Amino acid sequence: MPHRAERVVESQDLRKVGLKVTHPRMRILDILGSAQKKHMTAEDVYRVLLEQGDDIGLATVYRVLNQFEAAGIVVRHHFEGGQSVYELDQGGHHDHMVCIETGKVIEFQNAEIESLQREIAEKYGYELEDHSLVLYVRPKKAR
Amino acid sequence: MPHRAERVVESQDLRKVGLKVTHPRMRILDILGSAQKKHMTAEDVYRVLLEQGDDIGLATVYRVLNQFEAAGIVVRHHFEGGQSVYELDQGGHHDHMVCIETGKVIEFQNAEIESLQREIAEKYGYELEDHSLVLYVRPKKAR
DNA sequence: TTGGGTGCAAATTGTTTGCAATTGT
DNA sequence: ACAATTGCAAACAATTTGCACCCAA
Repeated sequence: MPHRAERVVESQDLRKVGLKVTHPRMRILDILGSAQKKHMTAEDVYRVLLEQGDDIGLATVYRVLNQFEAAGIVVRHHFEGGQSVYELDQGGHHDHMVCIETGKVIEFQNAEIESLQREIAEKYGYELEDHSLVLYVRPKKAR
Repeated sequence: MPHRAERVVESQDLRKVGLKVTHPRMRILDILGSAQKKHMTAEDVYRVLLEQGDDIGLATVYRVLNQFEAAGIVVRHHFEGGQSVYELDQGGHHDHMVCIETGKVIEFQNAEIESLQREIAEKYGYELEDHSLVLYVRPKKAR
C-alpha cells in the first residue's frame, strides 16, 4: 500500500485561501485530516462532529466543504449512491476502486491510463481538462 | 392512435423482458431511439413528450426508465451535475467524453484502457464488475 | 467595529412512492 | 376480469439558501 507523509493541518491553510480561521472550519479540516476513513460524506463529517460534542450545523458542514473544494483544499467525488464524498487534497493524483460488497475505497495510480486518456481526447480535437475513473469491483472468489 | 414504426423490434423488446406494451413505454422507447441527443435526462424525455402532446407524467418517465435500466434496455450514467442521463443500450460498450464548454457528449472505445482496468482490479485481489470513465475536455485552441 | 461566518428552518432539486383510477392481455 | 400500469400529489433525500445573530480580525 502506498505511503504518504501525514501533514498537520494549520490555520495557515485557511488564511492562505482567504478564509477566516473559525472553529467549524478548523474542526472539519481536523476530521478530514485525521480520519481513518479518507473518503467521507458531509453526513459522515457531521456525525463525527456530533460525537466530539461540537455544536456545528449540517448546513455549515456543506458550506465549508464547498468552500474547501473551491479553494482546492478538498476534492469531491461522485461515486454511485447519491451522496458526494470528500477527501483532503494532498496532491498526488489518483483514481478510485470501490468494492461493491464492502463499500471499501481503494486508491490507485496508473500512468498508462492517464496518458491514454490524454491521447484519446487529443484524437478528437480536445484537451483533457479533468477526468473521473471509478472501478466497481468485488473480491475475487477463491475456488 | 398514432403509430410509427421506426425501430424494428420495439414492442418485442418489451414483451421479451416481461413488460406490458403500454403507450408510455413505447413513446419513451421511441424518443430514446430517435433522439438527436443520445444521452437524455428524465426531464429531457419528459419535455419531448410534452412537445409531442403526450400526456405522460414525469413520475412515469422515471419509473419506466428505471424498469428499462433493470431490464438492460437502457444504461444510466452519472455525469457531473446531479441529474442522471440515460441512453439506449445498443450493445457495444463505450466510455464518454464531455465537453465542458458545449456540453457535447462523445463516445469512445479503448480496449487498452479496458484491459488495464481489469489488470489493476486483479492486482488488488478484486474482480472488475463495472466501471465509470468520463473525460472532461475542452476544444483544443487553434493557434 | 463590521463584514464574513454560523445555526436553524425553510426552500430547492432530483427522484421515488402511495393510492385510486385506468389499461393491456 | 384482474393484475399491471399510470397520473397526481405527497414523500423523500441530498444539498442549498434566507436571515437574524455571532465572532474573528
